[in-house]
Amino acid sequence: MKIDPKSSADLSVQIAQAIKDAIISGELIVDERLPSEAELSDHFQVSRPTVREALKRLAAQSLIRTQRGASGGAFVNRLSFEDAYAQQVTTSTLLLSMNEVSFDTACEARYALERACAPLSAERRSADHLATMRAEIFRQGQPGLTDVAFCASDVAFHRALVDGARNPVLSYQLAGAVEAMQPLMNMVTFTARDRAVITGLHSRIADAIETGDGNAAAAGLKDLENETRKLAADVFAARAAK
Amino acid sequence: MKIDPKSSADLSVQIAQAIKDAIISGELIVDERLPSEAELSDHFQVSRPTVREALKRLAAQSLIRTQRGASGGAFVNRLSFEDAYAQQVTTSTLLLSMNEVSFDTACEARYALERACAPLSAERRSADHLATMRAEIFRQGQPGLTDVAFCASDVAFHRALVDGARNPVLSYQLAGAVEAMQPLMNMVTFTARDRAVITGLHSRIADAIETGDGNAAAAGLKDLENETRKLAADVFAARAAK
DNA sequence: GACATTTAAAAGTCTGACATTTAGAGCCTA
DNA sequence: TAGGCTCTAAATGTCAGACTTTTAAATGTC
Repeated sequence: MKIDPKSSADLSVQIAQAIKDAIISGELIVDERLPSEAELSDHFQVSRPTVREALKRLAAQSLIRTQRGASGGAFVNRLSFEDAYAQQVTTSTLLLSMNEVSFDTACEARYALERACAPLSAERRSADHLATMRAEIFRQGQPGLTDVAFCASDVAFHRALVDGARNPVLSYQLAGAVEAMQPLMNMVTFTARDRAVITGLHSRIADAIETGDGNAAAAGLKDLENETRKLAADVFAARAAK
Repeated sequence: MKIDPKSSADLSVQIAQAIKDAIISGELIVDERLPSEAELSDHFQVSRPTVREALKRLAAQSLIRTQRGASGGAFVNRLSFEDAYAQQVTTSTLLLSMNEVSFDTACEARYALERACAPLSAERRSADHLATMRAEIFRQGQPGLTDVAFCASDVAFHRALVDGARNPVLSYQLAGAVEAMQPLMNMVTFTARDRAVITGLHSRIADAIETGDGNAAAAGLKDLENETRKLAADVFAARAAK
């Protein structure tokens, strides 16, 4: 673990990178304790605050965790699926909100990926996954549900569908695509008729998943995508006309 | 932007979260300048090093950038696709390397997602995307290519395929799935015969993309997945037998 | 008006100190 | 000997203040 004295980059950046490289290369393994801040500042010939800034950078990426007290210190963190999932969702959400990604582009990506899960989910989903999907469909039919709650239920439905594939890597990858769409969906208002169409498609998809027909589920998702895009287009057109 | 004085969490964590919330909620917009470190330390009633640690946490997530000098400071950063892409790749790579994800699970996720891109890519790819795919296939046929270089070319081929869909959100989401597999693939050694089979499938996929046949491309990817998994299973079995 | 100089603001870094947390050693008692 | 208590030391968390470096803008000069 060394830094280049000639580099013009901030010291804390260089140090963070050096430690990160050591973790990625396997030089530092999971749960291994890093040298103390004092030792690191001695090693890199910088002050303790500089070392601390570097460590905070790594902590922000869940690469390390710190513990206070005797025999405390910084430890290489095992990146959990939960942590990665959360990071993925915030990153995707910000990416969409800051880059003027069109509704259609995001929607297309989301449903394309979701259709990839459909055959696997139809084959492997547990009774629990299916029950969650049915429960969310029921909730979506309740009168008095706000648009935001309707969208949240929509996300829960699709998450159950994706999780049904029982592939944690797939669930992680899809997290961003599905959840990051929620703010965009929240811009759409749903009439009672719209909701009926959507929950109808949800039922069709759930039926297909139940009978193990992956192709039918994918087809249902395709129709749902078209419906969603049409709905959004109408809303945006109406808004532009005003 | 406020912090809870009763919270037991580290101050720099709380402050980072407060600023992050302000960014996500839109209270702080892209390219807006945050108050100076001195002003922030005054506002939150903490010392400047503590504020700095908070800012470094945000910088590590590409949420802000800093500039030195007069009229410098911390600015809300527009999260670019490149930044998000890079984050996505490192996170996915670490996730796979630290969690004993089986080769099959990762492989299944990757190809499932990639198949989702195939129809779109077949429809929209530019001549450039296709040319890149062909070039990588050619490279893969060159004798004397190391296994690592072969894998890198494989990634480049698949990236061109994914980018062919011309959906930046899709490309971003796939980045992790495709590139994070590379370290796993590097554990496999390829015989000349293996390479011939793989490049043959690559050619089939490229042909399908060229003629605009998305289904054929997806079928090719399915075969490639099976071939890859069989190859890996053989390698692991041989290794276990020793 | 164009160019050089000065100035001031801001982040980057350092030193040294104190506060807080916590595991473990050592001790004491039942 | 087992259990609990206290003390200690190590480590992170926080603070205050100073100095360095960078950089844009104001100022001055020709």
